Parts: sequence; C-alpha cells; structure tokens
Amino acid sequence: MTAPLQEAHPSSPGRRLPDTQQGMRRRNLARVMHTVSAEGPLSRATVASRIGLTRATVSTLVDELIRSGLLEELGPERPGRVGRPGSALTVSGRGPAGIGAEIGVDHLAVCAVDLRGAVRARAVRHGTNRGRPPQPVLGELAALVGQVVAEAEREGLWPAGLAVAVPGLVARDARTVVRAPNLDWHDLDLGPLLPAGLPLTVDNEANFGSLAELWLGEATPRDFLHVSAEIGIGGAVVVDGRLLRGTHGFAGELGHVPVHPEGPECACGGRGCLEQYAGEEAVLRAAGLTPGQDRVELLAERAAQGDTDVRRALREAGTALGIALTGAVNLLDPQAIVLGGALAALAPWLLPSLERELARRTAGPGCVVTVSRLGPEGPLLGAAHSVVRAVLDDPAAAAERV
Amino acid sequence: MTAPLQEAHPSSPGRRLPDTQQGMRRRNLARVMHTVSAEGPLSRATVASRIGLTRATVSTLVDELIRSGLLEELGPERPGRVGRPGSALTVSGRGPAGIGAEIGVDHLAVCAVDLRGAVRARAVRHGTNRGRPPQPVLGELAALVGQVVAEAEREGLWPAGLAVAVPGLVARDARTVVRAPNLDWHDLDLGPLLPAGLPLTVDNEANFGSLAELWLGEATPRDFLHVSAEIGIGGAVVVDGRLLRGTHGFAGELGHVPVHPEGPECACGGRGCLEQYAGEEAVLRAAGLTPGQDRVELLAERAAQGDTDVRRALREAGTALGIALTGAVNLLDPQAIVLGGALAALAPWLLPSLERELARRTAGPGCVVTVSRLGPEGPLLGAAHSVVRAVLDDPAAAAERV
DNA sequence: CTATTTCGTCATGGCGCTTAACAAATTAGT
DNA sequence: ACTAATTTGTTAAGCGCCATGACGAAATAG
Repeated sequence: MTAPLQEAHPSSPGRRLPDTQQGMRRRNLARVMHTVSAEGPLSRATVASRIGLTRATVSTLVDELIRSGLLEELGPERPGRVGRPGSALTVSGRGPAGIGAEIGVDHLAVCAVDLRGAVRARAVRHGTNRGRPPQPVLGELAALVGQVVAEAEREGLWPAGLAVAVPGLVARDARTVVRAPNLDWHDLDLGPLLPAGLPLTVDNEANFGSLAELWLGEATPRDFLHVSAEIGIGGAVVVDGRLLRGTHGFAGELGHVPVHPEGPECACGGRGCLEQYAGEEAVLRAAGLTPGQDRVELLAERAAQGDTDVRRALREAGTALGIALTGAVNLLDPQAIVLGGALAALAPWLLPSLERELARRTAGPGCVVTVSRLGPEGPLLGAAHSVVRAVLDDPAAAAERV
Repeated sequence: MTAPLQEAHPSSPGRRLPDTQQGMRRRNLARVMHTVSAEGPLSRATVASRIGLTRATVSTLVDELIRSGLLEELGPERPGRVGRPGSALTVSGRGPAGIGAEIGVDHLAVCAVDLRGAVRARAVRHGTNRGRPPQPVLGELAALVGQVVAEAEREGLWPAGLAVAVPGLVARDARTVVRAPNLDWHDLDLGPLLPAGLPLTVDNEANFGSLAELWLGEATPRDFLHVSAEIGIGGAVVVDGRLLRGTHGFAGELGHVPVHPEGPECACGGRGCLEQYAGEEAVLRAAGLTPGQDRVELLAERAAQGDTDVRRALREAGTALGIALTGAVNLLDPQAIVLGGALAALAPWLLPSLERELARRTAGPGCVVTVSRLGPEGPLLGAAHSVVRAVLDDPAAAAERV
C-alpha cells in the first residue's frame, strides 16, 4: 500500500539510468508499470494524474508497454461517476515471470511468479542437503528450475530471471556463496552450476525474506527491521524501501550482537552473542530438549501444550531479543520490527518478554513489533518477486529480451 | 512558471525532480556543478566525458551556470598534451554562500562558506548557554548571523541559506528542537526566532558533524558510523553517502545501546547504556574527577601526563564503546568507524581497548577505526556545507534566488 | 434530448540532447 | 618553419520526448 515508486534497482544499486531523453523515457515507463502494479486496474487518466504526466504522454507509454506484452487492457470500467469511463489497465498475466529458488537445509524449492504477483508454478524436493557437495544439490535444483520454467511457458509466461536464496552469506557480486555453515559450502560461485541463459541473482535467505515482507506484507512500512531465525538468527535492515547490504554484504547479522558481554563463548569468537540466548540450539537446550534431534516445530507444539520449561526458554529468548533489538532501535529508529521465519510461529511466547524489554529500555515513541504473515514462505517469494521488481524497474530492458 | 522550491534536508540530496524535460535539465545542471566542485578546475570537454553528455550540451549548461554566477572561467589550461587547451572552469568564489551556525553549551558560532568550500567569514561568542531561555540566546545568534552575512556580502557573496546545529534531538521538519537536555530546551520551533528571509534548516550537531566528515574528511568512505561525544554520546549512520535519519529523526542514538543489560540505571529508563560507561560524566567520575566542574579537556591533559586513574577510566570507556560498536558493526557492516567530537582528542587512550574489543568480537573482514580530522569544528562546518550542497544539488533553484 | 463531464487520441509546438561540421589553438613530425 | 594531427568549444540541423489544446467518444445529470 506504500507507494513503491523508487527509481533505483533494489537488487542492483549503483545502476542509474543516464539523464538523457532515453533514460527519462525508460524511467517513465517504469513509473507507469509501478503505478499500475501497485494500485490495481487503473485507467490511463488515473495513471497520468498519479505520476504527474499528461494523459497524452501516458497514452504513448501505455501503448508501448502493451505492445511489449507487459500491460493488458481489460476493457471499459463501469463506475458510477459522470463522464466517459476509462479503460482499465493491468500488468500482464502472460508476460515475463520471475523464477525464485530456495536452497534450504532440508529442502529445495522453486516457483514462478507473474507480474501480478501470482504464483503460477512450483516444485519442491524434500530431503536434507546438510553436508552434501554442491554439484548434485545444484543439479537437482537446476532440474526443478527446468520443470517450473516449462510449466510457466505452458501458461504463456517467459522467464525473466532466476533468483536463488541460500542459507548463508553471499558476496556483493550476488553470485558467490562466501559461507553457508549449515550446508558446509564455502567460497562457491553458483554461476557456472546453474542454468545459463537466465540472469542470475543469489542472495541470503534473510535478505529475500525481508524484501518479501516489504513487497507483500500487509502493512509493512518502508523502514523496518526484519528478524528471522532458521538455524542461526538472521536480520535485515530496510531503510526507505531499500535493503541495507553493508560494505561486504554482511549487514543485518543480528545474531552476533553482544547481549551479555561476559556471557558464554560463541563460534564467532565473541562472547554472549544473541545467538547464545535466542538461537535454535540454545533455546532447545534451555527447554531441556536435544538440539540436532528435536527441531523448532517441536517448540511451538510443546509451548502450545503449556510445557513450562519450553515457555520459560522462549520467555528468556524473548528477553535477549529485546535487549539486542533495543540497541538496533536506538541506532536505526525504524518504524517497525517484523518477526519472520521460525520466529513467527513462536511469536506468541516470545513477544511478551521481548516487548517488555524493549519498552523498558527505549524512551522515545517506540517501535511496533509485528509478526510476519509469510513465515517460511518469505525467502522463496522474495526471490521470485525480486525478478519481477527488476522488470517493473526497467520494463524497456525486459521488453528487449522477449 | 517554475517548479516550487522544495526544502532540502541536508541528508537528502537525492530528492527527486520530476521526470520531465525541465527536471532533466536541472539534474544535469547539478551534475555539472558537482563534477566541477569535486574535481577541481575542469574543461567543458572533461566535464562532458565525466557525466556522459556531449560537449555541445555541456557548453550550454556551463553558459547558463556562468550567467547565474555559479561557475567561473579561469582561462586556458596549459597542459603538455596535444590539441587545443581547454578553458578551466571552477565553482564561483563570489556566488552563494552557506551560513552555518552552532549553538553549543558553552558558545555560539557562525560562519560563511563559499561554493569552493572556503570559510570566508566567522564570528564566535563564548559563554555558557546552559539553562538560559531560548530568546536571548537566539537573539545573540541572530546578531552573529547578521555580522557574518554582512562580512560575506562585502566579499561579494550572497547568503543562500542558514543551517543551525543544536545539541539535541530535532524533529524531521528540520525546524523544531524536540529536546536539548543540556540547554533545557523542549519542543521549540526555531523558525520564528531567527532571521527570516533565509531558508532555515536545523539539525542535531552529531548529524552535521557526520556530514562534515563525509564531505570534508580525508579518506572517508560513503558508508560509515560516526561517533561523537560532547556531553552525551551521539552517533550517526551514513549509508551510501546519505545520512540515516530514522522514522522520528532519532537514528544514531548510540549512547543508549545496552552494554551491560543489568548495569546501572540510566536517565533514559534503561539499564547499562553505553553512556553509563563512556559518557562524559561517567568517565570523569571513574577517573576520580568531579563532573560538572571538570571537563573533557582535562581528561586529555591528565591522560597525556600519564595519570593512571584517567588512563584506566578511558581504557574502560573504550572497552564499552567497543562492545556497543560490535553490535552496530554486525548490524550495519560499515566500511569505517570515525571517532569525532571530544572523542577525537581522547582517541589515543580509547583506541587500543576499543579496537581490541571490536577485533575479538567480530569475525568478518572487520572495519577500520579512524579519528576525525575536524574534531570540534565538524558540526559548524557541516552545517555551512549542507547549504552549499543544497546549491550544488539544485543550482537552478539557487539561481532564481539571486 | 441536451448539457456536462471525463476519457483517450491527434496534431502542433517547445525544450533538451545528439549529431555533424567547423574554426581555433596547441603539439608532433619532416 | 611549415604541415599534419589532435583536441577544444561553438554552431546549426535533427530527433526524441513531453506539454498544450482541440476533438470525438461515452457516460451521467437535468
């Protein structure tokens, strides 16, 4: 609902169209696409008034986008207002599709999303990837991508790009996995191992999850902090509708913020990091369960049943989260904190202590804490949508690739 | 006739002009100004190749800027290269000037900076403002502004705007001081109390200090964390050359990041905030001095003399800073941390423990810690330069105001 | 049925950048 | 010293893109 009229690519910053007439044209095509995409079926006249151009100009822009197959004309609107009714425009359901893929520790998933945001094809393979060498895993992923692309093409779509979410740190080149501890992958360039011919983007699953929250969340603001937990604790910072990536691409590592500086040692070399108190392993252990065997799902189950040990463990994890988030809120003054991933399912038992800690320690107007509606679907959807956004951000480039 | 003059906040140089031909022209004028300003005397041909426009176009842009008094022609260059020598262009030394002002706890200061970045006039009044009512203080400030403007005008400059740095939180309207505890000012709109006729911007001194670091620092990157201390501890986050303000304008409040969650209570309501360990009062007390009577300058003096109590106090403050900064580095992955304000003078005794703590707790490629070259001059210069930047960012708007 | 309102399109025009050509000013080569 | 080559800055013509204003089309209001 927030107007996503940002000019720059969320996925590839640095790229700016030149300030020449062609660049202006391309930016205006993008503004039309964004407006129609965000505000549903719209007439040319409405689009014109939204983006501040004249009806005549918008007409020519729309013509071009229809010829490229990016917009569709639905026919006359039927409103009760006086005057000739406009002709409703929508983004095309038969144009480009974003292919999203997720390499999880326990599964592989691929989906295709059209410009309207609808998932049009998907494929999943269950089974652990922990410790498997990259080649066979990526081979299976490529096969799933092939299936999904074929299915999308049967529906009249064509793939505009492939975005892959991985559970680990990714270099700023958006292709190289620097380290994915739970897969045991290091310094691996995914480019040569995945289907060529499709523009490829690789990113951290927490980053894609936060973008999904930004693009698909119900009332997600343009400035928020996204906290997700799978095995470790991941975070992402979104400022003014843009994901903050950091110098090395490692921003958002909330899991290693010090909570109790003299606390237990952490694998990262520090002491008392948040992960020591609110990470999966720590919480399972505090609840009297066995990490590695039992999983997060069990926690939600037990907590719902009223298990006091589990509830206490979650309460304490919430307190630790609250302390770490206090620092983040003081530093960033975000509009909201969104709990995603596994935290979403555990939120009912984390939130009270988390919010109490946050309220106690922050003086100002505070900061809303919300729970993700997307849950574990976030990274996959975010990946697919990142491709769709790239098309919206530069429709002229996509049109050339038909 | 012309687009309405949009008030620019110092940290938002990227404000969008409409994507119409006039907007394009204005952006290109800005690109010429920025290029000439940043890379010294340049010929039209060089500017053209830098910004990707043709020589012909740049010629007309330059003509317009010279007519407006924003650029000057220095005459033919004399390089050893073949071909006709270019005509060197510089930003004008007689055009608009940025008027910067600082309301300190113990002084008032005003200066005028020309487009070349040179300080062309200044005025200072010493004497405490602590607890004085706003009217007389602002009256004195207005008088100093009058002096500086008059002196600048004698040198052929005209004031393009006034930017005021205050030691406190400022609302996002850039006019209202929400609270300045050391002045005991609250919810005060400075607009009616300062000379009218000049575009006014008010901001936190730490924010202006970090912008000064960004614009004037020797090798300051575009992504860094600025930490300064006057009475409290202020911080500012610069991402991709832009100051991160936060939803309420309160971002960067490093002073209240929890360091020891169960530590002593803080005025903010929390416990164990950084300010309890590295704030002026805390450090003075830990050094065996009397807060309120002794000041920061004394600490540097004593430390240089080898006072062990003072050195220990500073070492411990450095450790606390290191813990708080570890969290910030994990969250933001900045390229550098810059110590400014009073911390710059104390850096020799803070740095060792600070860097040790940071190195111990962060695994990745780490983050350089540097010391500001500007020191206490930062906020004043940043304020004046913010006006200059606004002129560079939209020279057409400034030209209209001549 | 007429007047009014709004939509989409068309022809015209203005603005801004590019292209191409040219004179001016310097260096390199003979 | 003289010519050729190179680079700069300017000029005129051209084209792309958006704005303006007028028009027919399609609805509602009276």
